[in-house]
Amino acid sequence: MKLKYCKNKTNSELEQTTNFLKVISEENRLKILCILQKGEMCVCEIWQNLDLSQNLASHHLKVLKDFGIIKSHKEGTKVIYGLNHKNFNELKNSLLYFIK
Amino acid sequence: MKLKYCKNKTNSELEQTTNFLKVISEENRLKILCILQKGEMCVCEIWQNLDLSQNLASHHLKVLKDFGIIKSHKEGTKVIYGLNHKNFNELKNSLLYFIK
DNA sequence: ATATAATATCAATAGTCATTGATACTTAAG
DNA sequence: CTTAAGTATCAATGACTATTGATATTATAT
Repeated sequence: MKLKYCKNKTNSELEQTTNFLKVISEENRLKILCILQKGEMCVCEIWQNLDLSQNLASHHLKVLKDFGIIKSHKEGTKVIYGLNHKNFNELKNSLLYFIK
Repeated sequence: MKLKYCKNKTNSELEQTTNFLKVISEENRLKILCILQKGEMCVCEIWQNLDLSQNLASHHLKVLKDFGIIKSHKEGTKVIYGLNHKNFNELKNSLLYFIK
């Protein structure tokens, strides 16, 4: 008889959580999440503050946004990024079920 | 003037945390951590319960042990693995500073 | 219309890592 | 001493991904 590795958690929840962990396990992306927890910020502020190249910052922002952790809107030529608090909180809460 | 991405946290703490996240972002390793949270278990129970090959389970256990999240001792021909609660809790607490 | 600032995309490269099959090591039992 | 069970290691492979340089897109201002 097989053990269920974590009660009340489905395989898709496990997969969702490990994907979340993969996304935030990259240093630059975790830094981005840290500074966006303080408030919204445009791309140029992000890459300049974190000493990233512009295209690299754009890439990591896309990864975070595609996963639903952050969201963006345009203001003139600038694109402002901010946390998607609802999704971010759900992902964190789900994670805490696995690592208690 | 550069923003510090996360106050009170050093670069090495960030690196430690992202390394921790990389380690637990693999599905089989997160499963292993889940079942070890219930108690100690020998390798053969782990790979049979999780439907892993023996050598693959051994590999993932090594990754977790090398990082200090789990520990092991021998009982006859068996090797019993269990959580290293102290380290695991420290890593989780450090993580929570970054994702609040 | 043109130029410029801000951002996104694309192609290529290099490095990392999960998985597999085979083999070696360790311990206990006959 | 030999065998078997349990576990670890090794080499090879394939897949994924962070990074870079170049280029494209979008929006504003002159």
